[in-house]
Amino acid sequence: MNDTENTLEILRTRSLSGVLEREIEKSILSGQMPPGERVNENQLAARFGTSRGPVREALRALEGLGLVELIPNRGVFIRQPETDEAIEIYEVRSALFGLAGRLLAERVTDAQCAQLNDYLDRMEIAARNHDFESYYPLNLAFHAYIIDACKNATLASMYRGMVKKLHLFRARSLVQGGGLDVSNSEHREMVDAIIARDPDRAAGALSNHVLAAKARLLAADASPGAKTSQRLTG
Amino acid sequence: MNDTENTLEILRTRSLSGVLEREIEKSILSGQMPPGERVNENQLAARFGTSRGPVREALRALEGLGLVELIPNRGVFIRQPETDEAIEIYEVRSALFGLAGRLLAERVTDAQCAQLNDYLDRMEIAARNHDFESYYPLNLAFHAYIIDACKNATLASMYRGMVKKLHLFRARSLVQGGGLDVSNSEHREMVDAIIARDPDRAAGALSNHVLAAKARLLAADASPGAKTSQRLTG
DNA sequence: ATAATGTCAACTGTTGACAATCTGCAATCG
DNA sequence: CGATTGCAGATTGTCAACAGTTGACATTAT
Repeated sequence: MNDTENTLEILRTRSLSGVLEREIEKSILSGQMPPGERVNENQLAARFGTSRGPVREALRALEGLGLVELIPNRGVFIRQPETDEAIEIYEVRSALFGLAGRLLAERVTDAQCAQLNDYLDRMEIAARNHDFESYYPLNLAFHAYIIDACKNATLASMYRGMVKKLHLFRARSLVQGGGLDVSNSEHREMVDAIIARDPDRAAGALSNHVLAAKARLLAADASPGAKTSQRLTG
Repeated sequence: MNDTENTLEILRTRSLSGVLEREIEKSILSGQMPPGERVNENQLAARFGTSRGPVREALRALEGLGLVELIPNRGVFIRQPETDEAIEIYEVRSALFGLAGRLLAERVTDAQCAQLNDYLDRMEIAARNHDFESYYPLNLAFHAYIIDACKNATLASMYRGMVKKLHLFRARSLVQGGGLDVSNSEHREMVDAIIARDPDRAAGALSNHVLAAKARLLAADASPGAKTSQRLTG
């Protein structure tokens, strides 16, 4: 990379606190900074080779995203949602995903329908082969595609924020999935409703998909210790 | 107030940036700092008698709430949502208010039903008398009561955030209301559905109430200049 | 031995100063 | 005369240092 490119790169990523915000978020979501743990401003500043000012600004922004909690004179802590909050989030997420289904059913193109069917086919193959490693990223991409395709940036932003928060849920391992077959039959109904351009049916199908995940959470939370090693399929 | 109380008060409200965040938010929502305007960090710091550090942290937090926009090396600007974004917000708000109706219909107490009816009665009286000054705060309280009563803090927080953002919409004056009678007949249907403990019907009624406001926005936006002096009744 | 008190190191909260960047205006050139 | 360039003031970005608070440990008294 020559010097001009380098300069442009630096200018484009200007605002140290913005970069720090993304980096710290990555550390949190990757589990490198586990929920409940205290964040040390000096350590972070040293790690990124900056002073504490930008670090504090980044942490302030992350507080707004609900990823960390700021306790005055005590410090910043990685948030660790309780079951109550996780249930709240699932309820809201259900309503928002339902809205996504409604919007998409109203404006979906044939090309998008083909893409949805493609995802579905590939997930069904992975499910038949019990190939979790393939299924998991496909499932994420499938949901992300739906959220993006309905062209409501506000909705997409909120939805992603909630997914991030759920990553911090201490018992997220308990929530993980009711099996690939169950999940995929729900996906099939979702796509069918969207392709049928039936907004009400699509809203119901997508909303119920998330409510099913909430129900699994409630069931798992009532009997903790069970099923902790399943993979997320919802 | 004596000195001891004063000191305790100061300690309780610790964290200058937190106080600044609330104060600046008030200034923005009150219209004292109009949308589109640039925010001067030095001015704010001088106005509150602090240095720029806490001001910057507060502004970072407000960016997360979507009330201001941060442009690197240019400054902070009060956000001014375009019509597109306002429509997006109405769609999401509709889904969330619908969820509130569903949740409330599932868990509403008799006392809460009485309270809802009370709001309704008082709003009907104000509507009959064309008493906008009384109707407006009642309407706000009525909606806030519903959001609080369904006991989902995540939902309430997001809903309030969206209402704040809509306050910054440049054409919010255009959105204002389809008349007190229309609004109140919608309110009547909402309360009836909740009292009937019918979650689906309540979800539909509350969702439609917001969608009606969105429709009024679309209609007004298509013919700007009309009806700019009506009061918000949605 | 236990509880209360005093002390200290680590950390957060805040500040003022310095460096980099942008904006507006004036001078200059085609 | 209009467009461009260069300068000056203002403003943002960053830093390092200072002040205040917290939590843990040691000390002391009962």
